Amino acid sequence: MAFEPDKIDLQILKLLQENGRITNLQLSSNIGLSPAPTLERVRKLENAGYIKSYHALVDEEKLGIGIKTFIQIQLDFHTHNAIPEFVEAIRAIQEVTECHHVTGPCDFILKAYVKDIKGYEKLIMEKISKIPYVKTFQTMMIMSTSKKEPIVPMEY
Amino acid sequence: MAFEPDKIDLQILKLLQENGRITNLQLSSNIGLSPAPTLERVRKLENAGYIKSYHALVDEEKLGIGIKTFIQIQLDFHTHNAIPEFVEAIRAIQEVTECHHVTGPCDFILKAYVKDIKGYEKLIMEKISKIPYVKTFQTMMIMSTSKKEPIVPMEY
DNA sequence: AATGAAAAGCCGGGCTG
DNA sequence: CAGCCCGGCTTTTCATT
Repeated sequence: MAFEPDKIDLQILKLLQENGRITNLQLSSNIGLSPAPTLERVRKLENAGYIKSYHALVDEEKLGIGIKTFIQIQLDFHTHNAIPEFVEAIRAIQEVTECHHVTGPCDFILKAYVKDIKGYEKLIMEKISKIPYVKTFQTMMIMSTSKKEPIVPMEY
Repeated sequence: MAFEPDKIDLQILKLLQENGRITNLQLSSNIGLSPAPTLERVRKLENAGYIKSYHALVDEEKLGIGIKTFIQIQLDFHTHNAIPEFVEAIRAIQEVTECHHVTGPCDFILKAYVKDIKGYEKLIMEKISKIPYVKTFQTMMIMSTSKKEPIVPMEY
């Protein structure tokens, strides 16, 4: 049951992170194995949960997403279940793509995508600020993104 | 040259974001077209830049990433090229997977992955704090992530 | 190494705006 | 007419045993 990936497995993980649609043939030639054992390794990595899923990366701006933001939120902890209820409310907001519980001056940091300023106002006024327990929030609008690695940094 | 995706194209984008390794056959049956025109549409979306790339999503924790953080950075703007030089320095730091130029109280927000606290200290002491122009920084350690959508929110 | 499935590239024809 | 889709077909490529 305990499965530890070896160096070849790590190479496979690297290549599949770089190109999720690489064929098993290309993959096998890149790592220097024949196709059959390569596929076995990929399946093993998938089944063991090292590979969780595969996704296409799309151009959000081309799809009309004009505004990308981080939103920092501070909660009011007057009840013991503020956090789970907050998280539940956040899950229902489709503009919010990420929600992280963090240490530091704020409690949560969200990532949200909207079409334009109107969409942003709607998100804030009708959704975020209506969640109970939200004490304060602060938005950071993303002006540009200079780095976005699709690969987990480690020694492969 | 000007290419506007129609509703079928948007469905394709949604399905490929959900599952980047779906076969053309499954894709075509899901959207109700035959395989040939489906593949044509996918190629068109790729060539027009709507689909940028495909990636496997891996389990970082299983790979030994024990600490995930956001780091907010404030710069000292004593020269006009503080930003490009900062960005260049950030690009060279492999632990930093994302770098966004943002509005608000800080100038940049980074996402960084490290193995453990030792790795975090090394990142801060030997890399981040050695970049010129960095005035202040503040780390938010991610304790848990309750939402992480691999799909751009929009009407498909 | 072999088979069986899927993808890729062709064409002719049909529907629709 | 132009654009898009279908269906059939062949060849090539890939996955799977």
